[in-house]
Amino acid sequence: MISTVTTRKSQATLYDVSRLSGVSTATVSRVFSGKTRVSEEIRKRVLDAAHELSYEVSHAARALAGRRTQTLGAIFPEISSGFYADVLAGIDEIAAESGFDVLASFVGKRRSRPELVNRLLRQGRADALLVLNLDDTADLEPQTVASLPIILIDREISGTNLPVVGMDNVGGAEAMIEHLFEQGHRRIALMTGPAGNYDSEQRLLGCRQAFTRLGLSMEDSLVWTGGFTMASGTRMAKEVLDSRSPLPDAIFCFNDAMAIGMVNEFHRAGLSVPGDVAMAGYDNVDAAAHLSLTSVACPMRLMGQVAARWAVELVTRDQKPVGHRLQVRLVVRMSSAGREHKNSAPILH
Amino acid sequence: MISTVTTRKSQATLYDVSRLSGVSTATVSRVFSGKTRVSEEIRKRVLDAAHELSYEVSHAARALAGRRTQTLGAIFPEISSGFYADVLAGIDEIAAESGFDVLASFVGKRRSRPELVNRLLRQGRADALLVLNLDDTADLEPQTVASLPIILIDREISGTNLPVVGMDNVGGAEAMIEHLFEQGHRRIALMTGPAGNYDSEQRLLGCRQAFTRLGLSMEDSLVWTGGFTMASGTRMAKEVLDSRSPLPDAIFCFNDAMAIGMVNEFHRAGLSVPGDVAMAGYDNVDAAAHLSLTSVACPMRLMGQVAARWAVELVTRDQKPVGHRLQVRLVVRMSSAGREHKNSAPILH
DNA sequence: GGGGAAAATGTAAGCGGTTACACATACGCC
DNA sequence: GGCGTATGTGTAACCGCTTACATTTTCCCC
Repeated sequence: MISTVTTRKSQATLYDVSRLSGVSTATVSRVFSGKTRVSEEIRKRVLDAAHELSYEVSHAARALAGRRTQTLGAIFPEISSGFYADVLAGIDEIAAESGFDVLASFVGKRRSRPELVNRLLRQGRADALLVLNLDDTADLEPQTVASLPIILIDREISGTNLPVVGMDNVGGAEAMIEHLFEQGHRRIALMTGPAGNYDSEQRLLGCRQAFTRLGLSMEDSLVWTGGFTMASGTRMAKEVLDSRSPLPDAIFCFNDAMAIGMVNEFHRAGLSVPGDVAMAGYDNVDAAAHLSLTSVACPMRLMGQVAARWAVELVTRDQKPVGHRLQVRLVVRMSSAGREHKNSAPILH
Repeated sequence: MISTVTTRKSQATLYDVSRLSGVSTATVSRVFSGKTRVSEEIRKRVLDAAHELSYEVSHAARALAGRRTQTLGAIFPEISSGFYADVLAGIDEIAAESGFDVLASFVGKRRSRPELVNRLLRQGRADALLVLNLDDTADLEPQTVASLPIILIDREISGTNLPVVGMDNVGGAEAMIEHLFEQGHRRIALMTGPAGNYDSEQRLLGCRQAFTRLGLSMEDSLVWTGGFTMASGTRMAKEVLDSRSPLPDAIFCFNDAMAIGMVNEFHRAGLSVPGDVAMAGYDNVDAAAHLSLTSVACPMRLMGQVAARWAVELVTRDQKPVGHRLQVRLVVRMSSAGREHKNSAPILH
């Protein structure tokens, strides 16, 4: 009774393949979904027929019938700057391995985070969501997202126990302070990120703990607030130099951009790093390596990978993961360790 | 005869809404798809019912029935580094405006470009594709992709006339050479990208044209090959210094990273920029601004926007766009114009 | 008031898969 | 040889929406 013209121009369907191979559509479906065993003989017949018709499964039909999109949604913050490019790459890598696709969306004027969650999850465009770095906690309401298939990256949503893949900011900062201490520095200045920034606060906490443990006092005058930008580093360096107060032994900037901005300004003023002041950053961006800036390496790509892996688990095995805090790695370079390596000339002059 | 229990736990469907509002499913569909007029009264009844049931359209069902996914696929090169993050942001912005989603995929070991094209287009995950920067021309076969809904970004595929959104690399390089010439520089060295790189070759072409027009000769000794990395800039600077041959008047690096690497090395050697040698880069990355490096601004985000706009046109109006080459902008800063601005101290020392 | 065009709705046949259930073989063992 | 179980395949009812076509309603104008 079905009058489908099998010679139609467009695309072959399961039905076409089933006709050509002489089996039922159910069997063809089984061959392609691979969820049920099919005898080797029939599998081959089906695959041959499919190949001849150059058949491709229809994603839409499969999603509708199977209630599964094989898609992960990733929601990025508005100001994504490329800092998150590695996270996305990590997500995509794991998604690809697992046969998933990644729907990437940026929060913006047009799309708020709650709208995106609704669109991606309730309208069935994605099976699970990876949500990055939400600064405004009021953004997503805990009660509405708590039970959704969401993995958070880098930030938790208080009021929910959604799994979080984060980095050990506290530990990273602690390690840095310890390193600077070991290098003989006692008056250590900190340059934080914007007030209220989660990463910044975590790092500050790490510093506090390290200071306490090492018996150092954290003078308020040596905690400066920055904006995570190169410009703010430059500005602060100018201020410090203008104030004509004695330089600290070392300055730990909470990201590399600020550290680089400071270093530049110090150079311009004729100061040497680490000769006159040791410097350290955070994030370990490419430039840090080339400027020999001591830093803390953040596993951005790994974060994406881990989060994606969990999302896949969540979808395919309904296995709810718990949170996980990834290790960071202290990368010691000339800008903080110059004194220890008198043999090799400091690269920053 | 349909016995669907409307009180089922999961999700309301069109049918549920039609029951509650007392109209046919067709009408409800019309209200949500907006393609046909519906009387104001009924529209309101339907929307109220939908709201009460907290109905959301099913993307999969809509895609299957309507043969349209409202999704754009974006294929990024393997080594995407974050350079393309802005392109993606631009794509997403326009997609969001037009009600599309963006499926972002990276070429990798698991997924070759042809496989991705097949998966995204033939399996119906996306309505159109944006393909970035394919270096290996043998990657996508002209005859198989020529007729597909694909917009290329930054590179053409010879053998097809697929529309390309590119940047005026030639013009950018020309402008830079002219600028350096105007600054009084005559012996201008070039540091290109890797051999065979499209951007690099385009820029070199621009330089050639400018040299010819200005009556300068392009000595081979002043064309160096780099790797687009900071390290290669540093390395080349060392070589140049070691060779003890006279420095050129100016060095135009085909990207900022190499320029920054060179500048660093020159500084280390005690040279001044632009005092001893003028420097210029390309791309106008953030760091260039803070290092006062003259550069050429590339409209990455705009490229994404334009490409996405075309893709949407292609899908919604079946309107095939032609290629377009976006303007770039010369950004003159201290590193090349120091001599003209004796009043303000050169920022690079 | 009647006839016809235009506008608004309804009917129902898909879109192309998945999967519960029924059924047919094949196999193992006493 | 008979029976229970495991395995492989077919049947057909969906999944939730779009849309061609039929039908009804509304609106004009003579």
